[in-house]
This record gives sequence, C-alpha cells and structure tokens, in this order.
Amino acid sequence: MAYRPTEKTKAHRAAQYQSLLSAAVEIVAESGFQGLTIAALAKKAEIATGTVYKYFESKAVLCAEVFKQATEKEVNQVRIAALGDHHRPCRQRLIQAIQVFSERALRGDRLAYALIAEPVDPAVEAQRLIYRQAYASIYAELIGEGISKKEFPEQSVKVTATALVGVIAETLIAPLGRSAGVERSQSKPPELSQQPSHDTAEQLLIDIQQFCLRAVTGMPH
Amino acid sequence: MAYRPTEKTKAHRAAQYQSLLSAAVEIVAESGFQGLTIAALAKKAEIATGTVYKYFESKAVLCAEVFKQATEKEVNQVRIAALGDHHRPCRQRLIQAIQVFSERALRGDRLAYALIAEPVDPAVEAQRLIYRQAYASIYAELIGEGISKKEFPEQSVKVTATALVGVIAETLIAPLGRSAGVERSQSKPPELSQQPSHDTAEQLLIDIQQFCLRAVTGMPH
DNA sequence: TAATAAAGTGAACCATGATTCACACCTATA
DNA sequence: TATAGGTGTGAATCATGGTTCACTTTATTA
Repeated sequence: MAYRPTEKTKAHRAAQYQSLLSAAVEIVAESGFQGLTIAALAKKAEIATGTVYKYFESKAVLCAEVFKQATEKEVNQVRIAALGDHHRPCRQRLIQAIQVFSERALRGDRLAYALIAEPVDPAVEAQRLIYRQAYASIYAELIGEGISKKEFPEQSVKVTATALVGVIAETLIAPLGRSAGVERSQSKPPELSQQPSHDTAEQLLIDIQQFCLRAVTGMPH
Repeated sequence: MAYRPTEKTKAHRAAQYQSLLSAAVEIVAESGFQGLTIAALAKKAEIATGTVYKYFESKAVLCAEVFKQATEKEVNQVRIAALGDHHRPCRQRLIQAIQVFSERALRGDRLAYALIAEPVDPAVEAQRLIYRQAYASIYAELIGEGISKKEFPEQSVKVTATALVGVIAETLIAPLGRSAGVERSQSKPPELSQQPSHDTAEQLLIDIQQFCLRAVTGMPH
C-alpha cells in the first residue's frame, strides 16, 4: 500500500520552495513589504493563493523567511569586512564594515530600505530586531577583539555594538526613504539642517564613519 | 434666525477634544498603539464610535495627535536638560539630556515603549520619524554650540545629532521591550552577550552616556 | 416656540487581505 | 491498477477595524 515521497519529489518541492521565496524577495525589492501579499506572490509565481500555504504556514512565517533570506547575504558581506582579515587593525575593519553596509544600502535598492527602515507591519518589525541583532553580534566580536588588543579603550561591548547598529540605521533612514520614493506624511517635519543637507552619499558615509570611530576609539580624527 | 456656536459651546467642544485625546493617550500608555482602536477609544470616553469622527478626521490624524501630545512633554524635558542652562559645559548637558530621556523611558512606562520602539502600523511609524527629528534638532543645537565653544571637535552636526537619537533608541529597545511584556517572536534571536546582560538600568545608562561622550567629544573617559 | 445647525448615536457598511476547504490531479507503493 | 498520501486550485469565508450615514438630541437665535 501507500505512498512515500521519493528523492526526486522532495527535491522538486524544495526547488519550488526556493523559487517561491525568491519571488517573494523580488516583490519586496520592487515594492517593499507593503507589496508583499499572498495574492501578489501567487501571481508572480503563477500559482494559486492556496498553494502558497502548502509551503508557508502563514504570512508571518513567509515574512520571516524573506527577511532571513534577504538579510543573510548582506550580513555575510559585513561579517567578512569586519572579521575576515584578522591582521588588519580593528579600526580599519570597522571602517570597512560600515562602508560595506552603507554602500549596499545606498546603492539604491528598495530592498535595503525595506530591510532597514520601511514602516512595516508589527509582525515583520519583530523580525527586524533579529536582523539587527545579527549585525550587533558582528560588531560585538570586532569591538571585543579591539579591546583585548588594546586598540580600543574599555567599554561595554554590548552597548557599543547595539549603538553602532542604531547609528547606522538611523543615519541612513532619511536618504534611503528619499530614494525609495516614499510619500511623506502630512505634517511638516521640523527643519533640522543648520548645515546644508548632504550633497553626496560619500560625505554622509564619511561622517558616519567618523562618528563611529570617535565613539569606539575615544579619539578625534 | 439660526444658530451660532457661542463661547461656552466652543469651549465645551475644545474640552471634549482634549478629553478624547487624553483618553487616547491613556490607552496607548496602557496597551500601546496596538490597543488604540476607534472602538476602544469610544468605549473609554463613553461615547459612540461615530462621535470620534466629529473630532478627528481619521484614525491617522488621531494617531498623529496622540503622538504629538504624548511626545511634547518628553521632548520639552530633554530640551530643558540640553539647552536650559547655557553656563554648564555642553558635555555635561549632553550627559544630562541622555539621562533625562532614558530615565523617563526606563521608568517603566508602556508609553515610552510605544513611542520609541513598539512595532506599529506604518502610518504611525511615519509619525515616529517626526518625533525623532524633534530630538535630533535639540541635539543638533547642543552639538553646534559645543563645537563653536571648542568643547567638541569639528564634526557633522546633523549626522551626530541623528546618530545620537539612533544610539539611544536602539540601546533602549531591548530593555523597554522586556519590561513592556512583549511576546517575543518564534525564532530564537542569535545570542549576543559576550558580557553578562545589564543587571541594572543605571549601568546601561552609564554605558550609553560613555558611548555618546566618546562619539561627540572624541575623548576617552 | 419655530427654525437652524451642530453634536451624538451605533448599527450597517466597506476595504483589505489572510486563510480555508472541497475537490481535482499527480505520484509512489503493493 | 487500486490505494494513499501529496500538490495545486481559487472562490468563498473570515477577521479586523476603519468609516459612513440616517436619525435623534441639544443648543442658539429670531
């Protein structure tokens, strides 16, 4: 009697799963999490809405996987920059890590905006915390190494790492939001700029790096 | 002939408006923006749902006003700490501003969590950006003053100010979330702590202040 | 008091979008 | 080939919660 999933069958299912996930990431890259609906995904993948549920228990799970998938590559790049070459001074690797992250983000992807800053549904927002923690642990490792090598002064590794993530995210939100073509809210945001706004992404990047360096090293630059 | 709103009537309307707004803030303080629905507000204020719409054009507007109301006092406290006494060194005022903000937040209000970190509906999130900018401009003014008084080294006022807001928000999210009794998401967040987690809010506050001081002054402490 | 306009009511309505389900169609065993 | 366990379908259903509206009540003035 009976039926048993064979290798080929399982492989096919796995392939379908990946393809669905990719489609979902594409949607987010095109139109943000806002655009990621079961219906849209089904349409893009040319399947029925019900089929989506054969692969993902719920939308929450789908979003989580999308976040994970879209994130993993980004996090890895930063990890390499931060921890790849143990010979380089930590200071330099920190600079590089920030650069890698920011450049990928500022490259203009809607995706980066979606991952970092797009206002999303509470369920997805929870995922974002996890995503940020992944970055924080990279920084934590780097800072810890820097301290033990006396490159950086004593400090709370945990707070510094978390803070760096906060710095980068917050400073990138505005430019990202702008480039992602987000309709601004009705109220007029209070004017901030004493200085002219950042003409170039490069300048912004440098300013962020300077800030982070001062914070971590306790040295002017 | 006819009817003309009199002083008393107008006053009454204004009072009703304020009372509605207060009720809304209370709801947020109790159960976050998640709990702020038109129905809940109507119930708490003992009016009909339709009546809410005589005072607020839409829920988005309501949320905006709630945010503004709940925020204004907080922002003012920080402004006083940061800019109140122009004789104190900027360095000290920065420390104080961070303390005021953090303490109010960590005091344990659900409200603070809601304003700073609670995952909210995209429409509300947009408000949060405005809220954060209000803080950023305070810091910007303080940093600018510090630079011109040679207390702080040259730096991008705008980036530093924005970054400080990011630092504080990000580092407070975890403890706030914990105290606000938020159900953590299904996935296990990657472990971060090389160091034991912050036993006391005081220690956390100190660590944050140290970080910010290093970042702004470019000096170890 | 009649006329007018605003405030208050709350059940009905609507929009969005996730989720279900009965059914058809495939694939592996015996 | 009979059978049982998958996969695919998509219209119908459900859930949530904002918004409307026909109607009643209340306040103001002529």
